[in-house]
Amino acid sequence: MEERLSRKEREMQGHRQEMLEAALDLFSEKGYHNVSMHEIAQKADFAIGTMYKFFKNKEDLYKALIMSRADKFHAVLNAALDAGEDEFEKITNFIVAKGRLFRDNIKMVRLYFAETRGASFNLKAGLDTDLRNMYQESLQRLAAVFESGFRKKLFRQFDAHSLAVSLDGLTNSFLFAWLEDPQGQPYEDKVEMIKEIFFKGIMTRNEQNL
Amino acid sequence: MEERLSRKEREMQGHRQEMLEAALDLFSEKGYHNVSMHEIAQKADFAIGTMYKFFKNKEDLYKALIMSRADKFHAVLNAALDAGEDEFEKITNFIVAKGRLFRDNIKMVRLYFAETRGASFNLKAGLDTDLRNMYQESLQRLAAVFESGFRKKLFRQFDAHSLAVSLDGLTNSFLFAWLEDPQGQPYEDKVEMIKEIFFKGIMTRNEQNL
Amino acid sequence: MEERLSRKEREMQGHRQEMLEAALDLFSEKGYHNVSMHEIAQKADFAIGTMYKFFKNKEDLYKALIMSRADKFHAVLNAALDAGEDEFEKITNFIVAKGRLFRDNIKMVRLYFAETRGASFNLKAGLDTDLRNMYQESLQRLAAVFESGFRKKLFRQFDAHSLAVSLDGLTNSFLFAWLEDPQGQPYEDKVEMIKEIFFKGIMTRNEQNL
Amino acid sequence: MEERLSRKEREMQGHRQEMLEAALDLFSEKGYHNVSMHEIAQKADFAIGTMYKFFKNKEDLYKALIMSRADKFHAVLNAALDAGEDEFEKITNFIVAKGRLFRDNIKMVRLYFAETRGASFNLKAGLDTDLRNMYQESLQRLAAVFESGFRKKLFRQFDAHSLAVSLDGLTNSFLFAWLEDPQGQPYEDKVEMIKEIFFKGIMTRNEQNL
DNA sequence: GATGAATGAGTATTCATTCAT
DNA sequence: CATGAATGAATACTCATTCAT
Repeated sequence: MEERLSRKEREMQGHRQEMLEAALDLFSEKGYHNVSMHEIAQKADFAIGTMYKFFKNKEDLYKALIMSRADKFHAVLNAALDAGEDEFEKITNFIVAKGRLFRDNIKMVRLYFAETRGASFNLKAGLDTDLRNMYQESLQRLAAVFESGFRKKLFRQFDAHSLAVSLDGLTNSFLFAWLEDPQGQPYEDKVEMIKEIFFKGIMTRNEQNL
Repeated sequence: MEERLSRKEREMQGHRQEMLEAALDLFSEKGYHNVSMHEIAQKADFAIGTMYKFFKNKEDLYKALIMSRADKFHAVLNAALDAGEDEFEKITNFIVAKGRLFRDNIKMVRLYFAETRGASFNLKAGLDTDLRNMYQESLQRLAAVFESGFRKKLFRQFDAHSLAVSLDGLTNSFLFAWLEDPQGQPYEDKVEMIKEIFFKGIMTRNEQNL
Repeated sequence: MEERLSRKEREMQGHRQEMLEAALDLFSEKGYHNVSMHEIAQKADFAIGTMYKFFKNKEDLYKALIMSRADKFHAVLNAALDAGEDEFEKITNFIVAKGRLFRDNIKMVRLYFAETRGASFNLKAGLDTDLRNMYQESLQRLAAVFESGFRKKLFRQFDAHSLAVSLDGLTNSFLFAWLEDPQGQPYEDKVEMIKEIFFKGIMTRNEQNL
Repeated sequence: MEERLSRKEREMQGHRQEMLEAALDLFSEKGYHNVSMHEIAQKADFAIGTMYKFFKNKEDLYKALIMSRADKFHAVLNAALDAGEDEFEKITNFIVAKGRLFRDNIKMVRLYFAETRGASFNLKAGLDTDLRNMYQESLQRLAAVFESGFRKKLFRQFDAHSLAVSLDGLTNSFLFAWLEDPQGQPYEDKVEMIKEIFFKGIMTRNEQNL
């Protein structure tokens, strides 16, 4: 009995995943407004009615799709920040992890940025907030590392949050460039440069002399 | 005779502007797909038919809107890069000019980024390309300044284009932050910090000791 | 199981028929361009969306409507030509069958002629051709009967196709007359006259003396 | 003064003609509903407003166009019927004249048939009637010739009007055939055949032996 | 008369969503 | 839960017609 229920549940989760997968493919390729529910249903090999059993409406599906990945995203970034020994390492980890994340989730990244960067016109409200909160939290974590760096006199005293914003922007710009031209130089090749400029830019004189 | 013709033409240009104005307001507020031609016509106080006398279709209106401003945009940025004495000044001018541009054209900036950053799903083609070309050209101009800085031994030897991307990303991140929270700290307050980090990050040792 | 599927299918075919019926009524009364899809939908008692599930677009509906009947039309005429013993009988059958066909399908006939006779400006292409081909084939069949009549020395030697065109024109003119004034003398009353003139006009001297 | 007025009037008539010419070209090529007033105005090289000074509306223009030629048409046919010595000649004249008329006015003929044959869905009312009356009158004239032929025992006694319809149908069918395939055998080559069949079909035995 | 900018009702078509089976 | 036929509001776009200059 319990097994059967659980099988059913597993099956349902599977179906849900297939729908999200299809939606991701289509949304990331054509954009929210240029994809119809029928199209998604067809790609996922379900009837439209079934789609509406899993998701209240198109927007709901979209939200579910984005949040399902955003969680993982931020988890990875946070883990990277936790992992290193000192602050330099932590930040290096962050830079690298972010690169991997992008590389392995291009489709998602497109959607993600459409929502966090480009004005989010797809959602009426809600996800909007959740997602931005998550993003802010991520920035805070990064800022915390900088704070800790200040205390150890590793970094010059700047506004920690602004530093986080800076690093985010720096990395984003290269990731965008790669997103638009995936054949161009990969982000990995830029990591050293990012580190060199950024660290040099914020290090104290002490550290620089090392 | 000549006056009369010109009056008519001036009037028509005025009407065109009113339509573009209305479109800008609405598109930047609700997004391309969430604005109907009727809505724009109504806001601009014209009949729909009149709209279609000025713009072939909705997409055409959108393109005209974006391109009409993008030209000015890039002109200002290029002028800033030309203006300064040395490379430090040029780049400082760029950073400042970009800030002013954003501050004075928030509505446009939203649209602009929706097209250059967030995946552009609105246009079938064309603008897409034009705009990205313009953006790339702007980056090239910036890169050229870095090259010239390399020759004068002002900056350490990096890939010039990457440096341009870096500065663009750095400034963007602060501008985005302000875009999302216009009540927060203005970009102007961050300019010094951007300069300090970025210049320190790229300067040669010679310059640093000055 | 099979029954249920078939029921559904039968139901859908029914719906399709109702739509075609409504379309025929309206098109034949007001003409293609003076009938809106909404109007048809309303008359057929369906939502517009439903119409578009059955027919790709307005033109498609129109084509489907015409072809669905044209098939039957030409089948009947061909059967008539096949039925008789000798050539006189075959042709008489044709004349009579054509009359019945017209009488029983006035609405359709109006549309049919708008496409084969009056310049067909409604269809972009395709049906146009199909229909004309069908018409030409019908003429060929008729011509074949004349050929066979030539061989038996029943008819004087004319160009067979031209003879077919002649008979078609002769019958059409009476059918048109009746179409325009359905209260006037019915076509049936003219059949004898048509036969008399036409047969007399084409018979060989041998036959005439009989 | 009078001269000036008359010049003006001549000019206006010229303008009117140019408009009708343009309209004829376009209507006959694309059909009433597929031609816009703007299009006609453009082709005629006038402003739309000017078009509306000459014709109350689109339908009015269409009517004017058709009637302007229909008059001439029927005049020619009637003249042909009047011209010949005996009834055979009159009818021969009619057959030939009709052929010339068609050959020299293809564009018009297309429109003409769209109105007299194919259900006339273009006009709301009016022309419809005028034109059909004209057509009926033409048939009557033809019928009168047959009547006169009866009295002289040239033709067998049929219903005269029906005979007129017959001849009209017979000629039409060849003219249609040529209209659809102007490269095919010309109507002129069919005239003899039409005469032979038709006259043989209706002649009295007396005449036949001649 | 001549112009052509402005009008706005009308139309084909799409697509998110519902609900009976 | 699964299905997919049916729905109908919404929307881009056209075109006959008007009227101030």
